Formats: sequence, C-alpha cells, structure tokens
Amino acid sequence: MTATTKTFSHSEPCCTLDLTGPEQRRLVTMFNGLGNPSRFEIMKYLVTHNGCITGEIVDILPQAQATVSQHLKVLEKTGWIIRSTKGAATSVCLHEANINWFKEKVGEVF
Amino acid sequence: MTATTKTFSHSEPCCTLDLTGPEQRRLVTMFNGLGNPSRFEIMKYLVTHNGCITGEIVDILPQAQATVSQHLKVLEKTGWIIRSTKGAATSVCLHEANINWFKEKVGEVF
DNA sequence: CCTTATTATCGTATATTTACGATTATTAGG
DNA sequence: CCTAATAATCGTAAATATACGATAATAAGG
Repeated sequence: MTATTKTFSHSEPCCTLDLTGPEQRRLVTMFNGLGNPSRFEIMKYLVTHNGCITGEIVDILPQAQATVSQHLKVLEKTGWIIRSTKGAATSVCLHEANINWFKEKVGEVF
Repeated sequence: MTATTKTFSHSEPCCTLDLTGPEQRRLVTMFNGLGNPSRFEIMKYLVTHNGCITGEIVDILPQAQATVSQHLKVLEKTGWIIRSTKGAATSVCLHEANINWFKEKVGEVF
C-alpha cells in the first residue's frame, strides 16, 4: 500500500449500501408489501389500533372481506404484521421488530 | 378544558402518522416503485454511479434494454430518479430531494 | 445526408395482482 | 350437537406488471 491519498473522479456515495442476497430481497419484499393503498391504510390503522381484530379492519376498508383477508396475508408474508388467533377472531399486530429493521435499513440506504 | 389528566385504555401510537390524501399516495407510490428487485438494483448501482448513462445500467442488469428502460421509467414516475438528455445518451441521477422526503416520512411513520 | 450510438416506444405474450362471491374451516355459546 | 360469529380459502375474472424482440426517435460525427 502506498502513502498517497486516494482521489475519486465521481461523486462519493452517500452511504455504504452493503445490502446483498437475502437481506436485500427481504427489504425489497417489504417495499412491495406496502406499495398498495389498501395495505398502507391497514398499517396506518394499526398504528392507533394495534392488536385489533380482522373484522374491525374489514369495516374501515371499502373492500370485501375476502380481499382484506388477502391483503392481511400479504402484510404478514412481507413481514409487516403478526396475526394470532383470538377465539374465533384473529388479532392483528404490527411486527415491530421488522418495522424497526426496515426503518433502520432505509435510514442507511441511499 | 378540564384539568384532569387523560388516560387511554389502548396502547399509545408510536407516532402521529398524520399522512393523508396526495402525500399518502405519493409515499405508497414510492414504496411500490422500489418493490421490485431490478429497480432496487438500479438504485443501488446509482449510489456509487450517480449520473451514469442508461447504457451502463443496461450492462449491469441481466435484462433486455427495453425492460431496463421500462424500469427506469417507473423509477422516474415514482420519484426515485431524474433523467436528463446528455447528447444521444441519457444521464440518470438519484432524486435526492424525494429520497430524503421518503426517508423522513418513513422515519416518522409506524 | 448517411451512419453509428443511444435510448425510447410499440406490440405482444405471460405472469402476477387485485377483487369478488361462495364456500369452508374454526371457535364460542347455548 | 346446533347455531352464530369470525375469518380463511377457493375459484375466477379483470387489471396490471414484467419481459422480450422489433422498430422508431434523437443526437453526434464524418
């Protein structure tokens, strides 16, 4: 290694952005999960109604129960929520760990 | 207004999340824009090659030129990049203002 | 002008997403 | 057990996204 100082002719990156493989796919998946108005609305509702049951979410959305159920499935699969059986109903919670991970990564990236 | 202290029986929201209308749609649109592996890869490349020309991006992606062009169009439409004619070529830059706005909103939300 | 380089757009095929009604589990209460 | 309440799944239709090759548009150089 020489003692000369390195110089760059292009603009420096604003961050390292060392995401690869599974981590990168996971991040893209989370982006995709929230890239839908209905699903965003669900997340927004959960901020003030964390742990509510599915039926409550169905009531506040203008779509059929089956459609909302599908959206919830996507939100679960992409890591935004956790669902747990609560008698005959299902309780829906924000997946705080994943959400924090997402926010962290977005903060680092770009 | 009374002097009594308000109490809540449900868990407090972690933030205000006062997004609505156009702002909310814009955020969802940006989520959607990055919710694709190829488009994420382009953004990642731009971090270290900001201002590069389209052909360079075509070269590093495993897809046809037409496909990459479409992805660039989406990234532009959803506010992630800016394109500007550079002779016969097109220079691609990160839309820093929008990116910062996005990061800010994601930081506030959820 | 003609050619080359570069990128966008067109037309199209395939896959995925989104939405719905209908049906099927699952749980709780009587 | 039967019924009601709740939510998931099925089957399917329509819309959107993704990908490609072919073609068109644009700019620069000779």
